[in-house]
Amino acid sequence: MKFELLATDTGTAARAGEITTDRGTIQTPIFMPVGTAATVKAVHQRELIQDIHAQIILGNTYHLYLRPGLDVIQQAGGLHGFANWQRPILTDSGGYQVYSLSEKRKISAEGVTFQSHIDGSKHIFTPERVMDIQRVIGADIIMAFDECTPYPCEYDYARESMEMTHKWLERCCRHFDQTEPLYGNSQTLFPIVQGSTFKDLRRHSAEVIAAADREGNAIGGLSVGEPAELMYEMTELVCGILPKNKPRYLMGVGTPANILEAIALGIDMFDCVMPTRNARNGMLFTTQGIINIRNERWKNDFSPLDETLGGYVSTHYSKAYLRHLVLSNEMLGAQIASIQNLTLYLWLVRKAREHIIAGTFESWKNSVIAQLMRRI
RNA sequence: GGGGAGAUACCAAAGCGGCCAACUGGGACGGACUGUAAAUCCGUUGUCUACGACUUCGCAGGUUCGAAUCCUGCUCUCCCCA
Repeated sequence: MKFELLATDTGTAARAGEITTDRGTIQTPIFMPVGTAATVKAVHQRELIQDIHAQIILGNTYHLYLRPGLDVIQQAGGLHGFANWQRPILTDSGGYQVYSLSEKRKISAEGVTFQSHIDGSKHIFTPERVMDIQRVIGADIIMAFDECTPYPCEYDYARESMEMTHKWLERCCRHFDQTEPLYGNSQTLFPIVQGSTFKDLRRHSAEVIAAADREGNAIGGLSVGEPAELMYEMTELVCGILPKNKPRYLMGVGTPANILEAIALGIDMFDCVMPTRNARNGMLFTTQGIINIRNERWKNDFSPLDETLGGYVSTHYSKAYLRHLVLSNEMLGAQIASIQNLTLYLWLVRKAREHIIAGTFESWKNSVIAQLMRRI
């Protein structure tokens, strides 16, 4: 993997760059649609490419390991072969499931024992095992095994968890460096900064992660319920420490506003389930603001979903029609809404990039946030 | 013609003397959702001068301290046999 910094903003810490992988280039800042179970829910790949302009998508180690299982994925030639998706993929390590499935797992220094949410069977995830699994999945960028701490979090817990994550990182790096990709394309490992919302922990963690000297770095443990201001504060602090010449990935973020603010702080990569999950639950992100398409006020509104955004779905379908589909629980409703939201998210980072290069990012950001986050 | 069952809020459907303004679904109307256990979850859903009051369980009477629940009549619906 190679990262090239093409432009830096003057008023903010925003940057525009390009990540080159064996499977193609990624223009940053970038939003990566989440495809946990080898699918970006409700969205065809043709739509991801032609309508949404996705450049890289996510997969999830834990979920893919449980189902379909490593044997199937390996027989298929990795996740790219299995899903027949030829652009870059990033896999999360299962560190988020340590947080989200906290009732179904036990943490020890060695690793994490999960009880499958599917059939109750027990599975042990160690840093080494997680590297092996991600070798089998074959993503272009893979993540270190960490614990995503909850919010709020006791200081002592956050410190011990962070130290454990750092030890796990050493083991991840060692094992990663001792193993080879299985399918020819190279893989790169991103370590993850933790430390909850404590400045000293975040500072220390950022230094440790920077010293690991991998090709890119991630910030985890944010957007788990803390106030946005705290999230920005931690992001700013960490970005000040992580090297400038490597991509920075803020995991799990966020709303359009969150993304623009984090870009301003120097983040290059994002992923979030919000555009897809909220789409399935009737929330639409548009260039004019946020819509709850189930609301009665759209009943007779036959205007296009989002004329300004453009694209097939946004101009072809009306609000009243989508409302009908969503209220009727028709599958097409989830498809249309998901495409609309992802198109908006990719439009957002593309615009951000243009403005960074043009030197107009900060004023554009400040003018567009209120409109994008407005409830209509 | 003979015999039987039933009518409850927008719909379906519990309740069978006080714990009932009435279980539970659905629908409707709101809200939540941030490295996906999520096409999920949570509210509200008789009226009002709203931590209290008032009018509701086919219609009209009656019994009772008290009725959606018991009795009488009426109206309507459904099923079975001729």
